[in-house]
Amino acid sequence: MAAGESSPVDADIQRLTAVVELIFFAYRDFTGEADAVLKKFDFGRAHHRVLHFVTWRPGLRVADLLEILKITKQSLARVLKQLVDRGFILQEAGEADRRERRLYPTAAGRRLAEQLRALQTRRIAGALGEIEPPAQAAAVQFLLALTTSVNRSAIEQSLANAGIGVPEPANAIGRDRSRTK
Amino acid sequence: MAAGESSPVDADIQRLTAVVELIFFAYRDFTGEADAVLKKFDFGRAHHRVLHFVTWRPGLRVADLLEILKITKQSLARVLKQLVDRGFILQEAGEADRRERRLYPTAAGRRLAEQLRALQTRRIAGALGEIEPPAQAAAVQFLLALTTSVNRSAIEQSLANAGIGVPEPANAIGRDRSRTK
DNA sequence: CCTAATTAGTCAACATGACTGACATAAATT
DNA sequence: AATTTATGTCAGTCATGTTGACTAATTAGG
Repeated sequence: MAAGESSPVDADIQRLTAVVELIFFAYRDFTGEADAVLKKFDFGRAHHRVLHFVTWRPGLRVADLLEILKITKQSLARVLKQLVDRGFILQEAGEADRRERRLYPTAAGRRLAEQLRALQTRRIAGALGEIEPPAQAAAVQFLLALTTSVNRSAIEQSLANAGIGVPEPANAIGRDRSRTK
Repeated sequence: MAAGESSPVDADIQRLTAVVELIFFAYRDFTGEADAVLKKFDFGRAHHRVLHFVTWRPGLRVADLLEILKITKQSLARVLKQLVDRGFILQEAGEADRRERRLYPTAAGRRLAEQLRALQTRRIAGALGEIEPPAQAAAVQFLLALTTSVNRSAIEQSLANAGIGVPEPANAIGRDRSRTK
């Protein structure tokens, strides 16, 4: 190959590297607006995650939250306590099993969660609006394929609840993530 | 509307909320593999970002890095110093302007950056491989549309360098992010 | 019924990666 | 010569994660 030229493989690497960077920028900007709102309440992203899942899956147990967020009990305890103390989340003992603490948003919690969701869904709707409907489904499938397979089932469940079907992959090329984690 | 039914708007909100969650899971899993490698070097995500941009934009100045990462000089200083001290990055005074510190990866730095990039590009290639080529371009456009417009130009530049053209939006519906931030 | 396991909460110590604010130094610009 | 710019550094703070050990309440199983 002549000096100064790039092989198609190099070009692919360049392209994929640009996408690596794009994912970083996209995630940062995607969370940026919500972060700014949270700051006014002296909350952070950790509070957002807890409030989000408690609000949209009311009655969640602490153990469920730990499983979803994959953080330790001690990490969760701090932010959860703050959300409870400041009246955004309620805990009540489970009816069948009174060891459980079922988590629910308060009215204030729902209000904040709704505000944050509105910001983020607006951005997503705008971004999806820039591409054709078939590509919209593909974009969701792409995001799902970025996740690690051991986490897939819960995520697919949540998508299915939202009426988003996840197609079986047409082929297995590039799908071997069995090694990764 | 009868009880138990949902309006199409509700269904849309559900769908978009599922995408909010998917973005969270996708980003966490996307960075997970690289995080595990970094841990073996006692580095974190912050080191990764610095090493990445220095390696793939060699000769970058400190000020450029601050602009890209949007963190403070003091935050950068710590991780950059660690990367320099441990022989992953070199600093040398600029030729034209000797106040500048041009940053370059060492051989070890390039090796680690390449290893991390390989992990991430492999995952992206796999995920893109699950969707059709036209949808691949749309997925990239979707990610770009998630970013905040004030940050766009540098990102589009990086995509253009990688040979990824960014189409003009066909219409402006949902694109008004002038208010956001 | 008593022991096991489960669910949750808590204490203590620590690491990372962000922040603010103030100040220092060298080099370039005017 | 004075000012601006690019960078580095000191000091302190905060948010969010980690491990490990321990307690308490409640349920489940032999």
